[in-house]
Amino acid sequence: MSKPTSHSSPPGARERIVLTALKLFYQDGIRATGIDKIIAESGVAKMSFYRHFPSKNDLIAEFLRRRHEVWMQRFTEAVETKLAQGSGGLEIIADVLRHWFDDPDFRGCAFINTLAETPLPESQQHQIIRDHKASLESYITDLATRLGSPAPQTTASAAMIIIEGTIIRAHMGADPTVCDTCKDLLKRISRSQRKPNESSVKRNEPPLLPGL
Amino acid sequence: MSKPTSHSSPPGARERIVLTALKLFYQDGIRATGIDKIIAESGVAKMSFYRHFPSKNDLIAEFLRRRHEVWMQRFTEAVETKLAQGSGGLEIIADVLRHWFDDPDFRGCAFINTLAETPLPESQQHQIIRDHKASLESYITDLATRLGSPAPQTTASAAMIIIEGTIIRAHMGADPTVCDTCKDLLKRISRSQRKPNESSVKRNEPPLLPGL
DNA sequence: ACACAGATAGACAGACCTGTCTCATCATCA
DNA sequence: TGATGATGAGACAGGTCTGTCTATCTGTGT
Repeated sequence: MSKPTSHSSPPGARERIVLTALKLFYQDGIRATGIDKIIAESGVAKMSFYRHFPSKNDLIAEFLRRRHEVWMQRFTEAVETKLAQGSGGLEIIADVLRHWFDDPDFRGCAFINTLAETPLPESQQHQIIRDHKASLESYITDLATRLGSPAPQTTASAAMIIIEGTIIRAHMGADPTVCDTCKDLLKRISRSQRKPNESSVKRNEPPLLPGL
Repeated sequence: MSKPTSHSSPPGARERIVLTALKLFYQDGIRATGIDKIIAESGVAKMSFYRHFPSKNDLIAEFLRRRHEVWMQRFTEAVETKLAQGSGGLEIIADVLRHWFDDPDFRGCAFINTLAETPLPESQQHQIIRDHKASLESYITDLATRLGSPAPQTTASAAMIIIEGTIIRAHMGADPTVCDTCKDLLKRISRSQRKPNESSVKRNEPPLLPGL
């Protein structure tokens, strides 16, 4: 339907708008980025903008969808490459994240950031954000399955917590060693596995190290 | 200096402003909350506002400082109470978080949210946010020490990742079982301890469950 | 040559936002 | 009583934001 999105040389008006939004919304935040700025930077007339996107919200939704596409594409590609090199288990995710954090334009997770800017949980934006994270978790579940995890769902659920936390800490400007800590955590959850709901309270496990 | 902040019955203009900011900034976000709204809701004249806070940024800074105070106070108090009941190790943090998430007004971490709304890492706001997280990590390091952790710094660093990640997932509207997963993760890091840089690859630990 | 579709340029409306300014009110204390 | 200082109410300026509208230009196919 409509335009072929990847065709040839000069990007059309709509594509230029989306590309500019991809950059500015991520860089400065959604509320801080005015339509006028996007219009100016993408070299498009205001009417052209509103022809393609009836309101700013429509552009925000498209921004999130496109960001999802390119982020997932890059992430899975990087993971699969490392995996094909046989360089480890689930913990290779930490290396992929580290590479992302090294990008000078890194400014945290676009979805987490947008979540923080969007109060209403019923909004379309929240839905797209949830879909993105569900998609990521689903991929990691698949990954855990392929790596032979006995409880891939549980592993993925724990991995999501670790990933989100690491992204946040990196965004906060934490020490680069967060990625080491992240890697260590990922190793742990992919080696020993246990379902958190199954009587995890009264399990009798000897502490590996003295104290408490 | 200046006013005694907790004295008696009717809160003064400044205190009402801060209280309203505490509510609205957290609820709707900083950019989305206009000065006019804060003024109206706190029943204060505009000039009174600008006498106490020369600019909105000053109020934002005060908001973050106060939020830090009340959040840390509640958090540490809840943790210490559970600790005094002898109900476990570091993983009691998961229970404290769960209680927080159950608050119907829960809308994620005010500091993470503000971080997402604030592009410049050099800004005063980022500084206060970093200070808050450093303070939290410091408390958890102390906690780990008291619990007999052989490497409290490392434990705290890992715990921070897990905590931030859990908060994010809860804010995303994740399954309530995130807290179980969080608890499980915290248990792991407080029981077996290892510095991530010290040959963590070739340690030989038997998996608790079969597979990989 | 002509029509048409899509783009550009930019004025404009109406709302909202931050911050300034004036004037009236009220409590306290000397 | 009268001075002082903090506050309340609200007009105002100047800027920015989203979204609408008109008028002009350009390329393409017939």
